[in-house]
Amino acid sequence: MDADATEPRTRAARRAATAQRILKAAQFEFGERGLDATTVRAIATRARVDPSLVIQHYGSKNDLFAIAAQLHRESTDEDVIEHLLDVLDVRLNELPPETRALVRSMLTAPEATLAMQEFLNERVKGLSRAIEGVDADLRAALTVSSVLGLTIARHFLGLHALTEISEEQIARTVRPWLTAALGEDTTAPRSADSARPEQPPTP
Amino acid sequence: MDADATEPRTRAARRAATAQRILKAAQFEFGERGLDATTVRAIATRARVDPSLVIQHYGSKNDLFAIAAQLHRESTDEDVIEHLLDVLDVRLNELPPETRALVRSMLTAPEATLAMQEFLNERVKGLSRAIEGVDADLRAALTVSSVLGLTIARHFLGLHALTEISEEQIARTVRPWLTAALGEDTTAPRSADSARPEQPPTP
DNA sequence: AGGTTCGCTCAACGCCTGTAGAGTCAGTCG
DNA sequence: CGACTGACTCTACAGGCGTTGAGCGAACCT
Repeated sequence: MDADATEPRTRAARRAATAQRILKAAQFEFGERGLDATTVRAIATRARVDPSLVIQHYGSKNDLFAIAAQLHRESTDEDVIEHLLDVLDVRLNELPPETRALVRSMLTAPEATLAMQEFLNERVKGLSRAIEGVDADLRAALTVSSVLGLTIARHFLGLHALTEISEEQIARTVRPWLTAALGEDTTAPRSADSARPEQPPTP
Repeated sequence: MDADATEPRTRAARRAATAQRILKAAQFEFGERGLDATTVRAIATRARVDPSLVIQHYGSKNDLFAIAAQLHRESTDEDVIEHLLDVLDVRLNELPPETRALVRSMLTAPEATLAMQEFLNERVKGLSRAIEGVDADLRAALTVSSVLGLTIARHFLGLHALTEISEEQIARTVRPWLTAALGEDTTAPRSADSARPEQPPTP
């Protein structure tokens, strides 16, 4: 468990280790309080390190944020909805720290806003390419936005009905409903059974 | 157009007017940059007023934010989805300034987070009371979260497919899809209290 | 008309921030 | 073993912040 306990012998390795410790601390603080409200001193304290060392390692607070909030974006064009659920994580797990940091600041830090815009637009493009019919872009954007909203409501606002959710409920209600926007059926006045959970779609 | 141009004669009226000017400036700044990144001086400059006057009027920056970001919450139990679309505004209009201020800071300012939690939980409660069937809470939360996501994606991140949207497209795609999560048609019986006191979950 | 009120500005305070540069001491190496 | 390197800490600074209290002058009251 204790990854910190094992202290490397060589100097370079120790340096790399503290750099990593600083990065993790930064991700946590940024993810919890956002870019503005997070102080370099708070990061340093959490990493058990002097504030100036944080700067020596990463140049500036903003540079550190840029690294700490960087999503690793792989573009799997297939299995889009699954990947979406994975990346924006409506699942039961915690959010990965870098995602948390980025989302937390996306409304207040211009650089985070930009990164999020790019990321989401990318997802929308991928999705809309994968589906067919009229308003493909709109329906893709609908799905992506909803997953974003779900993520925020669940992981950042702690909406009751979403925090107590089970895998089974996701399968029964959330997933079919989300994928519904990707189908063409939306133009109908109201699709009869797609969202009705009376009879769960059997896997 | 010039609502500011007409200067009231009485002293009290003038004071009230500048108070209003400060409030509007605060809403704009908070809505654009968030609580942390907004300075009292910036608000004062925008209101063409000395920074200290802002404090004299509203006590502190945080008090001012609390007032500037206060949503007027009427609880109309009927026509829930319509009201939801109205309040969280997936429509074509701009967001009302106080909504914008609150949403902008909801991920970084604890007080805003709390206000948003209360607001959304309230909406979820109202919705889930109005619909029937299993997982009513979950389906209500799904809808509310999605509207939140749509609002953010549209008004704060500017997702292409959502900014260029037309009323017709909303009617055709967004609304039916959103209401789909609610199960039955929204215009269906809302006061099901008498008919449905409690419903045991049927697996 | 003259004294009082009070909305507003001015100047300044103490605090906290990000960051720079000098100093320190353990690890490294010939 | 002694000199050096470099990862880290210490000290400090300049700038911006929210907020305060004194002062000014126009509006107000009698």
